[in-house]
Amino acid sequence: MPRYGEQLERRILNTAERLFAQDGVAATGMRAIAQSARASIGAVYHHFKSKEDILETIVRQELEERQHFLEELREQGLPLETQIEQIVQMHFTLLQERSDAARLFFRERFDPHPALQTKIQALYDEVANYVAEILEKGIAAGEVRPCHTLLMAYAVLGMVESVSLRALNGDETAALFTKEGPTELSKSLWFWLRSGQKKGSAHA
Amino acid sequence: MPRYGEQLERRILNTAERLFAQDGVAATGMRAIAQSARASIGAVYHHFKSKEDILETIVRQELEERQHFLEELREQGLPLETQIEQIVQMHFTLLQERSDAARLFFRERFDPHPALQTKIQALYDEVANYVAEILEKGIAAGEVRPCHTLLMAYAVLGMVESVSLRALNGDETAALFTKEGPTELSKSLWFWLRSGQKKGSAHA
DNA sequence: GACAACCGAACGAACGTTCGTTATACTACA
DNA sequence: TGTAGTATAACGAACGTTCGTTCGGTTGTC
Repeated sequence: MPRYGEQLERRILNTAERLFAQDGVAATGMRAIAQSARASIGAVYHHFKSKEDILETIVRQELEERQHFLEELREQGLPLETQIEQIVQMHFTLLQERSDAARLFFRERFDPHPALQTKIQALYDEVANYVAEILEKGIAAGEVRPCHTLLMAYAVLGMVESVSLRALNGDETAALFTKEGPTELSKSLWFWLRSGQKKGSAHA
Repeated sequence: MPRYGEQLERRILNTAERLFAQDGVAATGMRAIAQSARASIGAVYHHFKSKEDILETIVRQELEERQHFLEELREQGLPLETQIEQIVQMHFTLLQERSDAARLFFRERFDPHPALQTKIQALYDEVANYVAEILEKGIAAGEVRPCHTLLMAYAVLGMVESVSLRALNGDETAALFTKEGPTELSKSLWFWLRSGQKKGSAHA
């Protein structure tokens, strides 16, 4: 099997991900992708059958990675507080280490080819439902004060997202958020959610 | 002064706002704007000198509206809890009544013509700083427990945004969030922020 | 007649995609 | 070991379309 630029396909995907996140999918041309990946247009079309094919490949891989993380977390059966902590940490980590993908998701959540929008939204709902599930267990165990769990789950995710997005900006506030965000949020979150009872600080 | 389609300019702006929010700025063509606004391309270019001119006009008007709201709120000198409530309510109201603009802001926060991105980001920071200011006053007065105020401000805005965005989806969860979101969030938020002291429920 | 509002054909550039071609690596048979 | 055959990787000119924009002309109002 002939292969003389074996890493080209990956290079195209990485480049496309960066450009899609940077300029938007619609504003990114196939020629720009090819050029940035040090390839010809023909080569790009040799590896992917269309622009949408590239986009779908990227999104699929990223979604799988995130779902895999959630499954693992689920199986570990950690204390509730730790699970919350882990999810907060996941958001921060992903936004820092794979910021292109995160930006892409964020950007295309509201339009993209409907198929993509559905997938991204589905993942979002999955994470929210997982968090809501944690909260329900916590309430049942008396560790978390009663609340509208699904709504609160979206609130939790939103606050993490907001802080970690701000942490991408590059200024000094961003640096501060990056450093203190995860711990400050986890701490504050648990303080918020836990029931007022003295035993509320249990497990900590 | 001759004017036989006096409302055309507004129609173009409204149409463009809708399409920009729906499909993205880059993916929305001038011809599509013209057609949807029941105008010719020439007419569009008679009223606006470019596509970016349309975009800037829309964004400027929306930003001014929001800033105006903030100034008014500032001048009223309401109790802290009420101010938080009002800001939460503002987010929900804007996202419901002017969902196109909200979607547009959300979408273009991460790319658009740098000039726009700067403006949108500046507004966002302004709101966050305002919230942080409220929190600081609250801490000084002993009504709010000490915290990293700016980080917490972003967290507050993020949770409101997340819930209200989810409320735009159109399904039953969305309907529920629309109905209960503002009160549930305001209540929960104040519970979260206020200091643990008994007088914490003051002002309520 | 002056002037703004409006029209739509036309322009060049860029778009996503196709396709005929060349470059490279591997296999099969000598 | 040499080489013909083959499959794939990579190329880039060219296609038809659509893009944002321009401009010469027409219509409507004072």
